[in-house]
Amino acid sequence: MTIGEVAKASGFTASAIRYYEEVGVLARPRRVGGRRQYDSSALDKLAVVERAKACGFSLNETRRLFYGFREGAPPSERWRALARRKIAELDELARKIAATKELLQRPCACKDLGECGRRMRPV
Amino acid sequence: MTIGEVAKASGFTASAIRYYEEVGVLARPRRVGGRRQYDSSALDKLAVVERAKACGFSLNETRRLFYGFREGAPPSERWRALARRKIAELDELARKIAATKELLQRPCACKDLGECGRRMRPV
DNA sequence: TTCGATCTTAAAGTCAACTTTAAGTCAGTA
DNA sequence: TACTGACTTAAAGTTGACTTTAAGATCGAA
Repeated sequence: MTIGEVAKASGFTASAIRYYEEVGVLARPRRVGGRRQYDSSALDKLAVVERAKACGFSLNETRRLFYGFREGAPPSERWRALARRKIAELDELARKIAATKELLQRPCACKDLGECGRRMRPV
Repeated sequence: MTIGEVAKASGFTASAIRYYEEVGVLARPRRVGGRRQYDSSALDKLAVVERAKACGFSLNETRRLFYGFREGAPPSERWRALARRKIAELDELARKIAATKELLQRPCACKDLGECGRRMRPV
């Protein structure tokens, strides 16, 4: 597939895909007449990138995700460590989200935001 | 309190606090000899800012949060609309976090990340 | 009254994650 | 063969959220 086809199928722009290659998140694909040629596994990788992005992984973290898989036996130590750390972060984020949702949902009787702030303090 | 004291107590840097004032997230406090003087309600507001930030609100959204409170009877229509929209976003994010946590926790047997990508696709 | 810590503003710099632009190349069609 | 559309690279531009720097002003203590 050309980069344009991958772009269309994945939802990423061609320039974003080139950028991911540049920063090492995606491997450099083979070239035909100077042009990138992808196979369908590129779409799988981009699905991982998309998911990681949606969960707040930075591109650096996403790259480490790929490296972890590449270098060791799956799942490698590095991958497990990254996953462990990230799971803790995700838990913390989920907790904050739940608490904030709570606050947003309550038909709040605070007379100003300061009062809400005081309620928020210990979360 | 001086900006330095507020910084220390809130955990934000003085320059971040000045920046929040500049972009309209925090109100301009009174000045004494040209210097900012805050009362403790600044800490409440900063607690809201901190929480909003932790939940992925942009500064623009955070400012709308304050505006919603300021302009209407609490909770105003604008506030409710913002809250409704944000709650939906938070739900979606929480769902993705849970699904990804699932995947990260499973002692994954994929032979490469592409396989994980294929599993991730329909989430 | 002099010193050092803390503050002031305005402007420039930084970082991530891209996008846009410029100038040119290549592939398929008329 | 000429054209069009999709591609190439390198470099510069953008956005959000700040931080850093520069050049002072002010406060409290000695």
